[in-house]
Amino acid sequence: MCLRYHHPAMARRYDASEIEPKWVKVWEDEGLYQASEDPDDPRPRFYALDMFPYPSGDLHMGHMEAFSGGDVIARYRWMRGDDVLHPIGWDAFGLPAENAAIKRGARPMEWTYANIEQQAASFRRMGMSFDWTRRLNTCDPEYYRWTQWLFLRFFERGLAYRKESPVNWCPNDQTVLANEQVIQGACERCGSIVERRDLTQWFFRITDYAQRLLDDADTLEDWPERVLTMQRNWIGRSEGAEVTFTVDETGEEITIFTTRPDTLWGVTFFVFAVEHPAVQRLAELGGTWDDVRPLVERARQTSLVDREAAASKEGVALGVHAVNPVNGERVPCFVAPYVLMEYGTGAIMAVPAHDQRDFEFAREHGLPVRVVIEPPTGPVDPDAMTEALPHDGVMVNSGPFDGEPSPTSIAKVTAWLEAEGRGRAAVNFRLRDWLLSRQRYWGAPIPIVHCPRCGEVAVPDDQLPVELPKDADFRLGGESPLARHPTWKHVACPSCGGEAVRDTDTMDTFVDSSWYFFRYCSPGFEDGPFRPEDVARWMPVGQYTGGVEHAILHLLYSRFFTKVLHDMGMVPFVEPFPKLMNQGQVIYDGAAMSKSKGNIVEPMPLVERWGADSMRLTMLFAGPFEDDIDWKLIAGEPDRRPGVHAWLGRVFTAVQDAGERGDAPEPDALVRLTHKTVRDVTDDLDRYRFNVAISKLMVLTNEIRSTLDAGGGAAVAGRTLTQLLAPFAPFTSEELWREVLGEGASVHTSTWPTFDPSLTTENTVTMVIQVDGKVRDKVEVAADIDEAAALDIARASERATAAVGDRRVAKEIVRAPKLVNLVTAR
RNA sequence: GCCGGGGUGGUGGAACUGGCAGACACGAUGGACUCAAAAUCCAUUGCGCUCACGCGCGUGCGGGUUCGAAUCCCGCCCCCGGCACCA
Repeated sequence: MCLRYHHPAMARRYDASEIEPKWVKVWEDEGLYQASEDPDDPRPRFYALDMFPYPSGDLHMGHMEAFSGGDVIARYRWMRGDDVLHPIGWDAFGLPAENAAIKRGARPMEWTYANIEQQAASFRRMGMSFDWTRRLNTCDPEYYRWTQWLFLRFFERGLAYRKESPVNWCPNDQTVLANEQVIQGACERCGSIVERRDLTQWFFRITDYAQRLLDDADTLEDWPERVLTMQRNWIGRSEGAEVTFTVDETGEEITIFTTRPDTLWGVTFFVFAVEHPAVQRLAELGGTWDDVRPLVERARQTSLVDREAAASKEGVALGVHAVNPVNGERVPCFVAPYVLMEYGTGAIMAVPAHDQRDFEFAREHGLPVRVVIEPPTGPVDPDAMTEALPHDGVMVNSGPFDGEPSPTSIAKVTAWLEAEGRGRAAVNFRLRDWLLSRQRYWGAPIPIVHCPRCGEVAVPDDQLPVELPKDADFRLGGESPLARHPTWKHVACPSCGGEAVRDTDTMDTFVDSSWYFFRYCSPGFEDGPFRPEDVARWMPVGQYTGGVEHAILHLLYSRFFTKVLHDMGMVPFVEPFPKLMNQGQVIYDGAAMSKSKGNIVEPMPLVERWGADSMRLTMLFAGPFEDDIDWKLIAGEPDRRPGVHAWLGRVFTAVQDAGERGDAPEPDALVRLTHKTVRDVTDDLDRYRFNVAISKLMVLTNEIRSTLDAGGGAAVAGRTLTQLLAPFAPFTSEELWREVLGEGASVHTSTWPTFDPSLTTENTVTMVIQVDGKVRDKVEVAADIDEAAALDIARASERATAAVGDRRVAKEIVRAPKLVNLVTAR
């Protein structure tokens, strides 16, 4: 029986370990994937960008998934005739290198480069179509020279500045963190509870770009909805008004921000954040400092956002009063942790009738509640209220605005405040400036010299890079490694030549990764971070692929950098990544892979055992690219042969046998299926539906195998299958293309197959005959029959007639040749 | 609580604008080959009733629109992700 399929003398069995390493070398020798340097190259350009890896060890499953998807896209674009830029590099600075060095005694640099080489070797083994000539590492002085250069441009424009402020301090990593790196009050890296410290630190003025970051998000062509939502939430724009109250006892003006100026007449008290600079002075004046002081001191010791305290409704009266500018009322002032110094102005007007937090505070402290927005259900007794009232209603107890309905009340009150000079429309953002300095060793040094006479002085461009000392003592404790180095920081002031010291902080690694995609366009460029013409030629990126964990941090920062570079006239666009794709996570048995759970599956041993092609296909076929993959469910034990490996084996024999059979003189069913498959796989690839595309290739494989006896069309089907397979299984397809089909050049530089639309439809189709919408019969009909013929066939159907029974057919819906629905009278 | 995404067989998932639900796989069961196993090949596989032809039910739940709904509308439930005293 098997002889039907096999020609024992000819058939070669599929053996990944025999074919894969061979092609790695051939492709590299042939320089297959190098992007053109020629500005006049007529081909369309496509920049396929993958989020560059952090070299923490060998590649893990997450890398496999992400880079497999990115590689399919790059290879597909090559075959479609594009000039493709598909680079690779390493995000090589960062804490883990330093921590590993502390633990094992190796230098951060050695640890980092060893890991990079291991990952590079694994990428090669995977057959990734990278342009290795453009490779970069952010920890190379050649690279961080330009990170520093960019910092100085930001510094010149006032976008990099130093200030003292309360900051997030990770006691474990011994460094400050950006707001974005604090998750639920804990360090994003190590999970330690973050402490609050008052320190002088460097910031990027990203808040200047808040509105543009928000507005331009709407112009992005194709980003996952959840990522856009996260960015919008993070930026956190709210519209409202600023209103200035006056402290009755001192006459000083205190401005507050509110989104509900229409509730100004309902203010019954006023609250300061614990950290507000006026608190101590006002408490001393009001004679309440002894009561207030414990709150203030506790806040200094706990984390920046003390959630527990904020959640409580504790608070202390200050003994002073605020005067409401809209009605001259005098209300008591409090200090309470539920008001945050970080948002708005650090002081609020309290309207207990219409704000739940104010309501709870009022009840706790026996303060009056005054309803100023009457709900549609009628008057409300403030004493009977159990929660704050919703927003809808009509203004009452509000002087000139009584009777004003809620949809227009905010705008009217705001306009009135401006006209009266008592307040103004205002917008508030949740976004804070980006704290970029770190008290650690393994990062790009901040290129600033502190001079007792000249202040903060930029290191001149021609003295960049400010290199890291190789002999640092980077162990934890005490001062940071650069600060404690005996000689490194001592330097002459570039301005006056006097004795000065370098800034001893390094930059957050997110600074490095905010511009690496520009550098890929001009590797080795000596006169700037990139050559503007190269960036204009390649960018914006055609497709950006990477993990959703960067939804806020990396993607927001990169967008910010791009806008600044745009304002500097260095890039012609404002968004670097119009199209973003997030791969799903690879989990195991319902849980994230982790050392502590002991459920980590190492990919490279599986690649050695079953092949890189099987590894890629297993992931890409498992489901939509953006969905999580549970490795236990789709692959099970490492010894279990992957289903896709068996399929590749069948492809291997099918293409061999098909080649033997030659082509039919007339296009037959197999040829038609081949054309249809080209159409469908092309469409699926354009929409990144890899799992569906692969299933279509499986169908074609099955069809080739089951029709081999019938002859005809097999050769073109086998050849086309080989090409369509190329983006997904680069090794297997190459082996078939060159060794079995005898083509001279690589399948990966072959032209993507086209299809003849007249051959993508069948001669006959299955027509469905329904009665009242239920399927009652199916009939094979000619694909080109008209409505009348379709109806005749439906009427002739015995099954349909039986289903109609003795009822009258009142209406016939005909969608020839697909469907006829006989509708009976009711 | 607010925002975003989702809920389809035993499992992963298909079903382009409303038109044959379950493609393609995995798993399972039976069979062929084998001393045996692996590999390979063949068959069956949504649930229920039926010897069978068939019939009924079926895309989280309840309604609605339509000749016809996984798909559109209304109201719920549940799961995942993000944000959260943000004034």
